[in-house]
Amino acid sequence: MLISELSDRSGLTVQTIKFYIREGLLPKGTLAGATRASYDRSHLERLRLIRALRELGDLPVSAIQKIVMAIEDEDTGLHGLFGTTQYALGPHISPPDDPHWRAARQDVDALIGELGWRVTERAPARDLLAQTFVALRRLGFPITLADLRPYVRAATDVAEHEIARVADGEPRTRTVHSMLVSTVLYEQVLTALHRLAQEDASARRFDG
Amino acid sequence: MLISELSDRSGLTVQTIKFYIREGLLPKGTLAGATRASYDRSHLERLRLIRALRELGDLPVSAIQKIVMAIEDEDTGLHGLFGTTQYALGPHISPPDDPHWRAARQDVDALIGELGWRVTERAPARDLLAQTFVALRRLGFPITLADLRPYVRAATDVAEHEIARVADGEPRTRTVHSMLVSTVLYEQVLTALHRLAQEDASARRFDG
DNA sequence: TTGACTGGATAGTAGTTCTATCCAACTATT
DNA sequence: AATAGTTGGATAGAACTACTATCCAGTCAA
Repeated sequence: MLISELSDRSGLTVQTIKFYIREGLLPKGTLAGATRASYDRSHLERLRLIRALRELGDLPVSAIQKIVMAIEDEDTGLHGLFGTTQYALGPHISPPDDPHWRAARQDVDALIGELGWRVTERAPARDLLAQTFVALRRLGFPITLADLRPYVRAATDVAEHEIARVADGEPRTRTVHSMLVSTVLYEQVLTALHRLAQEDASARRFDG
Repeated sequence: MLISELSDRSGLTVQTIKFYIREGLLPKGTLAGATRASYDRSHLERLRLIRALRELGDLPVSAIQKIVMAIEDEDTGLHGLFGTTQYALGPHISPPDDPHWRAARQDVDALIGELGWRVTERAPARDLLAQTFVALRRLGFPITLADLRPYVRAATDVAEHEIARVADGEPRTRTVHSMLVSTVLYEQVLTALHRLAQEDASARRFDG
């Protein structure tokens, strides 16, 4: 497959594909002469993955590049890839050295401890949660443990499904894609359904 | 309160505050002389809201401006504000005129119909969900209705809590903030807990 | 042989969110 | 009254991201 065909089939311009190759998101095609290279199905699949991560996961190119590196490193296990993806999802802000923030972060750590969850110290989702605590408090809507209960339950429930769904014992590429899909794409599924359910609840309550 | 004090108390630079005023996110202070204006608590609270929407909701300035307009329009009811916020959350992509996409969108519409949810036709979350369906199918992981069930359950459950939590019968500003908090900030709470629960499930399954 | 296409390189664009500077007018301090 | 600092208001520019456009000589297909 020539680059123009790859372009047609993926719906991306030739320049964009070249850009992704330059940035290390897509491997070069196999050179067949000085001005000819051939691409195969794996390139097309990679492009589809890239677009899914970009458009739906809203991941920056630099984050996708790190994920791709983990994909291509055969030594990275599924849980390692998971960590890379989590880190890529962010947040990418460095929490300020603020007492409010530190307190919130401790609340988060305590919660995770109580739940017995195996989550690394550096997981950015810890900071994300702590940040929401700080913002909620600052806005005068402090969050309580009781508020969190339904969220914990919902999160646990769907996460269990997702990890169970990851296909195992298949070719590595497929397993790895399965993992990425379960984390990045199903997060969007949950978000979308959450918003839709909110709209319904809001309509029932406020839109007589 | 002078702008410099507002700057100190909010942690934002004077320039940034001026920028938000220019963009219509923050009302001007009351002029007390040609080179003096005074700001009050409401400005500080608005700035906190802006930062929460920017940093946690990741909303662009232009979207926040639309939300602010809805906040300041006394005629906008809570459900109207909800719609504005939903639209601000995106996605902001125009779906392509593609048969796969149209089929996915019909699946989404059918699902919402079956659930009996009151959701407008233009709700961007419909497109967001349809987009994930397309991406999942393209990547070779088609989604089934059975896959969706736990998500619907989880989404309904937490959405119910959120809308129930919106404080009513308080000053309009407070009610309105309550609504925004419930939709934008609690979405992040759910996302963060979802990621943490996934990491735990992944650790248990893949990290012996 | 001619004309389109290629890989590879470089430069430029468009959008977003600030950030920096400048100005005359004004206030507070000495 | 002199002066040092701040203000609102305006404009310009920086930094970053994700492309997009152009150019080039080499090469392939008709």
